[in-house]
Amino acid sequence: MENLQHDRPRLAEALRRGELFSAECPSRDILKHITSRWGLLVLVALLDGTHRFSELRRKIGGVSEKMLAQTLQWLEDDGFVDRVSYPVVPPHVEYSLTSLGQEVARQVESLADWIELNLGRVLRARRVQ
Amino acid sequence: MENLQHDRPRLAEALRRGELFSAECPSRDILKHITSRWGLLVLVALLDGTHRFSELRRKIGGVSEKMLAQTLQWLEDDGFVDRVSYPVVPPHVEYSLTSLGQEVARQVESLADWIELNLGRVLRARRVQ
DNA sequence: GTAAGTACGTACAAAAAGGTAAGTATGGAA
DNA sequence: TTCCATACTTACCTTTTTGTACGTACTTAC
Repeated sequence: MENLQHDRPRLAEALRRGELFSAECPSRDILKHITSRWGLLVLVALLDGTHRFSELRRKIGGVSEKMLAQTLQWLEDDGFVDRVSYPVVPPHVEYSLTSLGQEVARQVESLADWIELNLGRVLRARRVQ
Repeated sequence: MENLQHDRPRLAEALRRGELFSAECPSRDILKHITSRWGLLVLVALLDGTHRFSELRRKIGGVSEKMLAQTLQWLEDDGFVDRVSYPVVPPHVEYSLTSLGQEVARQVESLADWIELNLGRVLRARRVQ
């Protein structure tokens, strides 16, 4: 030990607030994963509870297996999704939200809800179809 | 007039709730514009009030003129953004949120806020840097 | 015996998104 | 007088994203 400072998370990092408006801020990457084509939908789907890979695939209309796998990995790497794999054949894997994931998912869900609820108004407000 | 039905917005359309989980639902397009790379940032920026094109460009780090223009058109077409152009040279154009736009922008802002506030936690929860 | 389901990874190709640079008309600053 | 700022648009090119199809290893249903 060189000095008496202990290794609790440095305040600077712990308290640093992200700045989405600046191009280099790492918060941009988080945003990218959440707002990726399938990211938001996966988060909302998982708010309903644990799902198997194929359940998610059927629930989210239009996803390919490849992109679902990719999206789940991003969200897992960001600490939003928990993956549990059972060593059986045929494969059995369960996905669920971490507590961090539940927090984002709730934000994301309220956006999704707004869109679903107000679709009619938006379509009528549109200039272009 | 063929019959006595008047042309108020049909209830079916007015009350129809979007379904983001189904691939063909038009709500998917709205979502796409809002969660496009710059869409969310533009909405949040405009919550601070009216901005000129170049002000937005400077505020949102990393946008190109092309993509900012594109994004603003999507949001305008969806009825979220209002564009006012003054016939002067050099050009002067002002962008602001419609009332519909303010509603979405508020949802979007709470997501953005969450990300900025919790960046530290997310970075520490990450498996991959 | 054959087909389907499971949870992916991978190679290849297509599509979409994004960036760069240039052009426009004009006023004001240096 | 030359340069910059304004709010875009367009052409062209690169990068990223997404999709398709196939392979896997084994079980269960038909």
